[in-house]
Amino acid sequence: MYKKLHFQVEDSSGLPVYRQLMDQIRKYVVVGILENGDQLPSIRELASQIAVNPQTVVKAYNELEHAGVLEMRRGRGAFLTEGAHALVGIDYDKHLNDSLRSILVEAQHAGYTIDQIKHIVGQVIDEVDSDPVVKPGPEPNLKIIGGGSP
Amino acid sequence: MYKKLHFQVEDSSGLPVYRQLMDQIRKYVVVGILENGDQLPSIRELASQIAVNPQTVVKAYNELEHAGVLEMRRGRGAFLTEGAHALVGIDYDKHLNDSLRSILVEAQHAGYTIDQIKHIVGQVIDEVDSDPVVKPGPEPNLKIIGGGSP
DNA sequence: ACCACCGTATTGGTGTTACAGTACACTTAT
DNA sequence: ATAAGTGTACTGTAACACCAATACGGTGGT
Repeated sequence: MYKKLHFQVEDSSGLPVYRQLMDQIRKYVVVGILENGDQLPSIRELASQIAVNPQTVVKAYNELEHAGVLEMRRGRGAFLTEGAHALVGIDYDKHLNDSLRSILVEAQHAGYTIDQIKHIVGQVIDEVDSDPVVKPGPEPNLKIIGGGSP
Repeated sequence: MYKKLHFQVEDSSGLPVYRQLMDQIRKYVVVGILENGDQLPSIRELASQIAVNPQTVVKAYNELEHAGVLEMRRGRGAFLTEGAHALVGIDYDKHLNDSLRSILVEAQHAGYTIDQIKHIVGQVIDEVDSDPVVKPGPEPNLKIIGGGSP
């Protein structure tokens, strides 16, 4: 049996459904909910769960397979590859750096000095540090979530 | 004359071009680079700068006009409405905090420790500090167009 | 052997996005 | 009046995203 996962597709994000699925699967890998060798929901199962066409799930799975994250076995199901965690982890390092730089450059353009930015970042880090609870955050401005433990 | 702006369109983002344009224009408003009443690049001008079809810019402008951000005047150009900043003008401090927290919480979930996060953030800040110019980013398929600072 | 479940593949249709090209109407400077 | 620049408005083409329906072939439990 595969692990029970919660998938959600937002229509307002502008991103194609199959992309959102890929992102969420990568996120489950980076967070550690999905581990190497784990079985994923079947195409039909996942499609019916999130109420999309099976072909949409097929597309997401195929892209992840092409990226080396998944392995599809006819008649058996879809499974994470052994190297999935390491693979997605590399992407996540890159993603984290890109996201941070993007936001900080924007802040710089908005008129913040480096010292002000450092101060704000320090505040947020302390906030995150002291609050281990999941904070969804108001904004879905993350496009790719992947990653692994360093 | 309209203000020289820096627009960039990323093919790999998955977001439609007209959406990316809307986002960037809104960002320029929120950041204060575009102010109420300012004239925007003409449709043809912007389209040729970022090498997309004029209709794509038309769509972005039309959506922003429908949202009350822009005003299109035939024969004259496109201008920010007087209430544009109030409309789009969310509190930037809040926006910055939310974006940062969203990313850092993700990183924490991904297995990074607070010390590791601090280290990475420090690196990125130093990078941003030493590089006043916007970095194209890691992906080779981005088009950077637009006037620099005068 | 059977059957339920799995991935795989095909066909056809709809709506969105983006392109190319053309034409029209309006404003402003000359 | 003319020309150059502006928004506006069509046509047609193409690719993509998604859906619906159907069928084929492999796997594993009973």
